Amino acid sequence: MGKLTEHLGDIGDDECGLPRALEAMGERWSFMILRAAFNGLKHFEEMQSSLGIARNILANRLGRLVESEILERQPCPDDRRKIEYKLTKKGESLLPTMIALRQWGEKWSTGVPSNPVLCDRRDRQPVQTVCVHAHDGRPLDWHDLLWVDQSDVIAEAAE
Amino acid sequence: MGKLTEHLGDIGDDECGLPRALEAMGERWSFMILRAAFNGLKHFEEMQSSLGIARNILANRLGRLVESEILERQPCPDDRRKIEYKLTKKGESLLPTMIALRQWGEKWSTGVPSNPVLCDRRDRQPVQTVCVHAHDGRPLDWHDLLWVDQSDVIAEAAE
DNA sequence: GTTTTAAGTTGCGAATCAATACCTAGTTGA
DNA sequence: TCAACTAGGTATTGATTCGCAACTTAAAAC
Repeated sequence: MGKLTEHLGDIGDDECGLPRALEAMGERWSFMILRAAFNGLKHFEEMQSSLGIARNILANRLGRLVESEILERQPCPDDRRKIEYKLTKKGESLLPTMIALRQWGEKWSTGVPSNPVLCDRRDRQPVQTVCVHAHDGRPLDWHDLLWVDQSDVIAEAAE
Repeated sequence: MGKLTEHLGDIGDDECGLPRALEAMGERWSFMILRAAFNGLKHFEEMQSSLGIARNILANRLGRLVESEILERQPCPDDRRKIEYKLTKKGESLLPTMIALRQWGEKWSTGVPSNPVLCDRRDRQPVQTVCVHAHDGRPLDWHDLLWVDQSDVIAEAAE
């Protein structure tokens, strides 16, 4: 049997995806710009006035988000002054992170139960609180987690 | 019937939990320090040497995380030089956000399939990729989402 | 009672952020 | 057609923040 990491303590920190994610999304305003994109804002001026961010900073962040392939930059054919920034698949796949962060902010902020509510378009019922699920669907908590070496996962799956 | 927000475009931005979340967690190093806490690191020197962060920055961030009630600061009774920083419930509830961000970073980073793997302690099987679920458990995507006014949610639930 | 350790604080130069003025190509309207 | 305006930036400058290194203070350890 291979090496097992029994406690969360000694995770392989350099192979952790978090630093990489933060390289792309960790600067100030990046998440707010992402939210704007999820909310359907596509243009520089739209985002600038909606977020109240300085123009140079917005230009810088949009550049970095494009560089990271989170947004795609395409000139509008109908008005060649305009640029459309749209989410790539990579950008769209930040949705769970963003919703989780939002839900956390809502849950722990004072008072009001937050309106409007994020719902499933199909039946207009509120979505679940984002959480970590086991492969069989059980919701998991910090204390339920464990780091296991790749080889051991494969071994156990085969057994 | 009350007001319905048909598209994601015009969300009530000020009541959005994201800015609040970012106020607590948006600064450089905050997520890395949180990860360290999830990984079982409890002391200043531990975190400093593990993260390679400057001491004054670490002191500042720990202070802010304590102020935000994400970490709790308690002097160790056995060694009165030492301070223990531990996750509060509020801090622990950032787990889904952190895992989601990590998984995103892993998924979109070049090459290696990431080792070790985060697993359920019970059966040592890898956890699912964090995603947004409908109330009935279906996984949802950006295009499946809709903002609905509180009053309409209640109305429809009753029907 | 000297040395080490833990958890900071201080001072200072470098990098980043933010406000605002400016620029350029493209569009509109009289 | 040409003057005014718009979209999406860049340039300049001052305010913040970061990050390194040295220092401090209180409590162990030897």
